[in-house]
Amino acid sequence: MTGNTRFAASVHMLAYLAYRAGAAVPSAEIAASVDTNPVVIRRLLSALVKARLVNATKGANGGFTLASTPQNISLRDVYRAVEPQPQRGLDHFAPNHKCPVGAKISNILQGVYVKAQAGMEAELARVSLADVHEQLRPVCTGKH
Amino acid sequence: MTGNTRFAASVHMLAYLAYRAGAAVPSAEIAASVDTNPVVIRRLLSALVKARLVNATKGANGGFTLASTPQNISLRDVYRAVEPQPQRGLDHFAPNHKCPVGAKISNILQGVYVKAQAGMEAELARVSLADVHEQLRPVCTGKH
DNA sequence: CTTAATGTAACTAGAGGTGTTACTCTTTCC
DNA sequence: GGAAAGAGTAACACCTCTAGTTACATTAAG
Repeated sequence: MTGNTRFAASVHMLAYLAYRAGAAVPSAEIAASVDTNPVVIRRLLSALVKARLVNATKGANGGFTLASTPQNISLRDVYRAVEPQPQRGLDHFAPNHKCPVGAKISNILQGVYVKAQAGMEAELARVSLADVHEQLRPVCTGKH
Repeated sequence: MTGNTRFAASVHMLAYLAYRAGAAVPSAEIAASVDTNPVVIRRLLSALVKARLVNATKGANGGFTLASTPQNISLRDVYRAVEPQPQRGLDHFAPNHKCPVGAKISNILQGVYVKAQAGMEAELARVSLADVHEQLRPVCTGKH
């Protein structure tokens, strides 16, 4: 997984929206749960809106809601929405092409990174937001 | 995958050692292929020595060699040797525990990260250094 | 018109990683 | 025994990236 907190924070945000059961939730409230600045929350949610995982409503009484049921949102969808450059490590790798190994290793590694990424995403695809929500269930008393 | 070049550079180094067919290779030569500073190479190789993937020989005529056959070295071994903190993103994630969602989400995400990591490592385990070396074959003429 | 909200820009600070310089220690060879 | 060639490691500077922050424009409801 990448070293930043975007994926973790995004799953948290979506789990919070699921927990709020359809209400339009303002970014300040989500930020209080994640314990960060609301602008950070809006930036991440912006990417999730673009990925059609979340809907945004502007104006007074505005806020965010899930764009689909928790069952229909996989953690792979979330990951892809907030990690646009998962292969940055390989992108920064620039071997010496005058060396016969250096000349070919990047293409070989490209294949390796793609497979590793696919393995990781396959596992994330098997987990939905509903699964996450289910594990939160003991706290979702239905009244807020 | 993480955002740094350690894994890519390490696979490159090991492939280079395989390409050199058992000779003790000094870090300066490997560095020329990777196109970086020899000290960077020695730092990475130090981790690979600790993981018993590589042997180091000090002194004049010293250098590095593979500690095992390319067949016996999987890319999962390499990944684990050079990425001591693959879950740094989750480690930095610190939600508000006063919120019921925030109180439980880290443990849930821990399970998600472990599964995702296992999926990625399962793919890496299926690729050996021999496979990488095989893809380099058209340049490994046997004479150097 | 006020209030509550999103959206976005721009800046700063900090973490992490690479590159670099410098040095010690080890080993071989003459 | 001293020179040379090598590993091992420390410490520092610089760069990249991300999160946190401030500020403001825009949107929408009441």
